[in-house]
Amino acid sequence: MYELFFKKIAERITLTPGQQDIIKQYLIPKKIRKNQYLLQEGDVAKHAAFVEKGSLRAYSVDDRGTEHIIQFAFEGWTISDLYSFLTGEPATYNVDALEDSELVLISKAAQDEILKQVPEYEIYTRLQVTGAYLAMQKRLTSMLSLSLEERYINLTKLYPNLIQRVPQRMIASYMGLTPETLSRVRRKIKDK
Amino acid sequence: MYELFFKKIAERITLTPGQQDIIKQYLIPKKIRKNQYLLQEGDVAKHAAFVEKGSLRAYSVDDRGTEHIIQFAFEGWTISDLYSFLTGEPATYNVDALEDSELVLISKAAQDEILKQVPEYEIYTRLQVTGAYLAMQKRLTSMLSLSLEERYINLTKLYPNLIQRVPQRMIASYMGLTPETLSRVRRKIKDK
DNA sequence: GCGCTGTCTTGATCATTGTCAACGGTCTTT
DNA sequence: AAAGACCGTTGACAATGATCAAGACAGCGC
Repeated sequence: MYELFFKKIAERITLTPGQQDIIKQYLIPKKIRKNQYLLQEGDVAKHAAFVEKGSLRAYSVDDRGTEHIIQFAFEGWTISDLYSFLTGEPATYNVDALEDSELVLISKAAQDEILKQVPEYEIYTRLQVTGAYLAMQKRLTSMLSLSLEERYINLTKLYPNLIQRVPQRMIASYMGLTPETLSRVRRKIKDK
Repeated sequence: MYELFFKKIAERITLTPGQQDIIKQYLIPKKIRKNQYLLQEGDVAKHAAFVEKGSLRAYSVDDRGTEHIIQFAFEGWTISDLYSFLTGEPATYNVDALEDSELVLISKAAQDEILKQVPEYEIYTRLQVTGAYLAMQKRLTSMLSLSLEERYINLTKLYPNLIQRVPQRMIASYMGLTPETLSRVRRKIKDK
């Protein structure tokens, strides 16, 4: 249990077995079926979810009912409405499962306790957030400076099995396009 | 000296005078004139820069020579090419001053030392990066879900004096638009 | 096995945004 | 004060992406 969770931590910092046990006390395992919600807009995000297996997405819905995917999460990633999680405000994003998934949940109180008791976890968290920041900055830069074709090709290179595991219309949503436009972008790439 | 720098820290954590002195040892004050570069693409980002006074921008330049602003930094913000700063790889962004500015520079080695010697600074850094992450996520969400008019209005509400201090064409660049399109967006808002 | 549902594709058309060019205004330099 | 450079605005037109509609196909439940 929690193999991947601790493996990801070990990639960045070293924990003693005792520290691992402290952390384990606070973790909650959870299985979630495809299409089930982990979080709905308007509710408070009680947990951050680490993905042991499967995949999820966070998305918002605009006035016209269109979904906009702000994040995917696969094995080894963490997903939530971070702002809601940290502040206790109602969430502005929805989070649901793209596949049957196994999660490790951490509540805000648990996170605070772990941070207090395990100083190395503070470092881990900082590095993790920094990594997420850099990844999003890259995504934003590519939105500002690249053509649709370049953006799609980069995305498939960055996450090679994204295309196998996620419906195309969701990739379109993640890129800020309609499904039709993404289909044409793909066609154009193929024709070359 | 360093007033704002320590004021921003004090907003999140408490440092003893002794800890402040440790940190001060590692800080480098620097003045920079309008339009001067702090960092050029291809160079390694030796420092992160905290803005005591003035303003800067980070931007990339695409194949066609068009600039894309990834970040503005005003008083109390920090700016650099974070990836380059952390890894020592060549920077992909340029950073220059929009106004005559006063900065506090921190080298990577200095940052590591401070993190080692002042545990509270670790917390501060985590919180700061988290805040930057959330702000960028909001920017990305607004790019995905809002109309240009909504995005511009939100931006002016979020940073009320951005418009006074930054040329309009740079705001256009920050939004991913041509100056002409932003001009028309403003006109449309005004006509209502 | 059959029908249903959802997904992807394609075509036609529309709306939005980019491009190119011109003009007026302001600030800077001389 | 004049000249030049830069900026924001506007107009005409082109390119890009969205919308609407239809059809092919696969997967799923009955």
